[in-house]
Amino acid sequence: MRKPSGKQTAASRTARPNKLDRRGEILDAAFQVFAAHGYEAARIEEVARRAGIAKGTIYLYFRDKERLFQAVVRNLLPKRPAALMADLQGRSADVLRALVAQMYTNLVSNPKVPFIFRMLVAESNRFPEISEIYHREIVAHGITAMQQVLSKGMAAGEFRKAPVAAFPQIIAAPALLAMVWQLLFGRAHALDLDAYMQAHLDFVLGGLRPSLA
Amino acid sequence: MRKPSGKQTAASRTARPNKLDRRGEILDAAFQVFAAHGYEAARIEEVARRAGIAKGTIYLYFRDKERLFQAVVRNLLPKRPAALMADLQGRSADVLRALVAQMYTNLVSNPKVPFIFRMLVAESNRFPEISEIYHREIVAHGITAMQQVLSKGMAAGEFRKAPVAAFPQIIAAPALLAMVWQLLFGRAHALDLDAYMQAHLDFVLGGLRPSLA
Amino acid sequence: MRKPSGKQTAASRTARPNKLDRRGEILDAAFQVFAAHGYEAARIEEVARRAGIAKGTIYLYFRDKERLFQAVVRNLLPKRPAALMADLQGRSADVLRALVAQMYTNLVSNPKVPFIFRMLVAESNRFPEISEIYHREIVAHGITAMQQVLSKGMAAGEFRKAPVAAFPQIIAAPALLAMVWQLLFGRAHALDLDAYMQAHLDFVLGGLRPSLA
Amino acid sequence: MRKPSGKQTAASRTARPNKLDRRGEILDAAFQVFAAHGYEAARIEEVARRAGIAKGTIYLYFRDKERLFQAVVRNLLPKRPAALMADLQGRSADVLRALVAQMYTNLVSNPKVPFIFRMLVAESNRFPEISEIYHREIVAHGITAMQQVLSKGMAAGEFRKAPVAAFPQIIAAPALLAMVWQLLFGRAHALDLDAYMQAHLDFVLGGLRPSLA
DNA sequence: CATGAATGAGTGTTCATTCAT
DNA sequence: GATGAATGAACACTCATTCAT
Repeated sequence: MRKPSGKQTAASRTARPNKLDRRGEILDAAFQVFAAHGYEAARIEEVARRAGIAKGTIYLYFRDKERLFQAVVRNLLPKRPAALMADLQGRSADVLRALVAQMYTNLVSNPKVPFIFRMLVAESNRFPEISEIYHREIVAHGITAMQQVLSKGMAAGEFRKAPVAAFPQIIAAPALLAMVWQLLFGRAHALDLDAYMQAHLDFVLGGLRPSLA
Repeated sequence: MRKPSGKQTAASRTARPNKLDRRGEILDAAFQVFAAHGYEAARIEEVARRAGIAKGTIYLYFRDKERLFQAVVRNLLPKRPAALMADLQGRSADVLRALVAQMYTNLVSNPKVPFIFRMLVAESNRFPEISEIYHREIVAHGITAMQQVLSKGMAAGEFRKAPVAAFPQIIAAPALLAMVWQLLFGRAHALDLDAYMQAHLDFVLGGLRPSLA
Repeated sequence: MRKPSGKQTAASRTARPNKLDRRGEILDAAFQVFAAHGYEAARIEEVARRAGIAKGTIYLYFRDKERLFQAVVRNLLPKRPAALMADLQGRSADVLRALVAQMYTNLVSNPKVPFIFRMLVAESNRFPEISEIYHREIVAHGITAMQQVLSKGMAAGEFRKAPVAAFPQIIAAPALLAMVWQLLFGRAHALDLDAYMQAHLDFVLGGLRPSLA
Repeated sequence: MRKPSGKQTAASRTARPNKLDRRGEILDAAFQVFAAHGYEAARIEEVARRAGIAKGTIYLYFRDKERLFQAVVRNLLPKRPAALMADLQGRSADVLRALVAQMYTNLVSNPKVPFIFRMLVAESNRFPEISEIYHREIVAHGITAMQQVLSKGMAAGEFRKAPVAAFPQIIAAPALLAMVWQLLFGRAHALDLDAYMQAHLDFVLGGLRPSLA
């Protein structure tokens, strides 16, 4: 018995974008909403409003809220594995410097990252597979790249042999902290990111320089 | 030092807890539920069930879900500012070592911390003041302590003069990373925390050791 | 009587069916769906899928779901009034036997009938006119035919004068029951329809045989 | 964030009936609604309105619409197996007469029966177990009772030996037809039930009377 | 104080219907 | 004519909050 009451409702339907565009628009809108409110508090209707479409339309593209969320998360993964400094030759210190700088570009300057991080942390209970995906697709690559640089530098005698080699996360940790810091305290206690990164680099290279004796 | 037996203490006297106990029980239960599900997905009824009381009773102690959440968050703050190694004298390296070790005790080994961190990250949008509180009550003290150690060590020539002095977060960052890592990836890719902390310490002290020339 | 081959008939000529065919295909598909799920639970989309057309196409042929339903119901009515035993002459018992046998053919063996009956029963509240139509087009004719046979048989002294004459439904009732029984209990408790019909016939003829005295 | 907007909403909450009463009221209201509209078209909100309670209250008593429906159906079963004429002694014709009369009382005069029948027919696809229940709890008992009367009457020579003995449904069928008739055509073509029942009885007893020779 | 039944606004999801292509 | 993406009203169900007992 359900009948649209206003017989002339859809007069404003716009030119049909193609399916992929529409899907992408929904994902963009959904990212904003999930990032702002978290999975549970996110409202499908707000996603629709931001995407400029009707609520029901979302369900033409995603079976339910959960699938929409997962699609958002997957959609945020870089399409290509971000050719991590690839084949940089030369002094390991320079390579490491470049790698750390890249981390700041990717982690701290990309304004989507804090939201992604928030979603990961907030929803890793409800969606354990998404942290797994991020580990596999992003983190593991970073770890490997860092490990290669460290190994090479140590083998070449450019870096001292230190147990960090087994935990390259330690080298990267200050960048993570910066991102988290901005996320939590950025409003009232923002970091001077440039100076911070310089301090980070100095510290890392200082920590790896060979012993005197 | 043991109290004379034969007379029960107030805490264990009766089945009916006094008002403060009841409030505390609710806060404990609520922490578990908020930690497990996040603010929005947390169910008041589950809090009541875990506290062993009726749903309505919670409203005798807290005006609404929001106030309950805020009370939970505040309740998690250490009662006393955690006398941060206070007046440790001696070689700054030892003090720093102790400070870092303490961070692991507080951050990584305390099983509540990841949940607190999750709540902070997940809800800092909805409740901006809670991250402010944690900054003021916890983080700022840690920063200050670290800064003092660094200053002292540098002044004494025990540490090299490095820009980390301005960003003591950098020293602490690996501990944060460890906690986040366990939270996100702990199930499938747990860290060896002891070795990790040793590597962290080695790296930090290595990074601060004076230059040769 | 066979048409000369070599030239295809209109019905099979082309992939694009003409308007009447298309309408008929929709009605067939709709019957299946309404019969399977009932009016409310029937999905227009499923009708379209079964008819192999797009959802919107249905609305080119029927104004809305309600009209489609009514068309389905009307479409199920036999095109011609089912020349009810027409002019059978001879012993009334034989005519009655033939009539009852025909009821089984029409009611119990026709697999569409249970679905029609289900729709009638289920939707007679929502669409009162459809039971009226079925009464007029089908039931009334059957009653009349039965009544004529009974009258004739009684007038001829072949049947005893019994009050069933006023309620020929009573003669037909067991066939209805068989159909309902199969509909409701057929899966687990199917009737042996042949034996059942024999018993029905025996009983009816037994009930009409003249008294001894 | 959901908060009742009108802070003074529940002023009209009535005296708490006990749980069983409330459950029964819901079942009564639900029966009316399901009977009037069928399962799918029935609206929980209408059930609540008829029961004079809020929508949510229903869910305190029934997990979901489906369970409510099943409870309604089960609730309609007679509490005790309706001691089917039990041990009636005497002439089998009298017993049979009583039995048939009872069927009219139970089937045709009970105004709930058509609705029950409608629900059975309409929803036996969706809820196959309910027809099974009705077969087991009601129909099978009736069949058995009828069979006993027939056997006894035939053994005593009071009834002729006829194949109806194997299908006592045939004896009962006219009562079913009457109920269905009233359900479908009652508005425009109501039966004279008294006369109908007399004709039914006359016909049944006539059909069972022994042959002359 | 404590209870827990009751409330009803709000959410995810469905689906008859429309209409630009 | 035919399509099927889009619409949005409507519904089942949830859950924070209230309040009579």
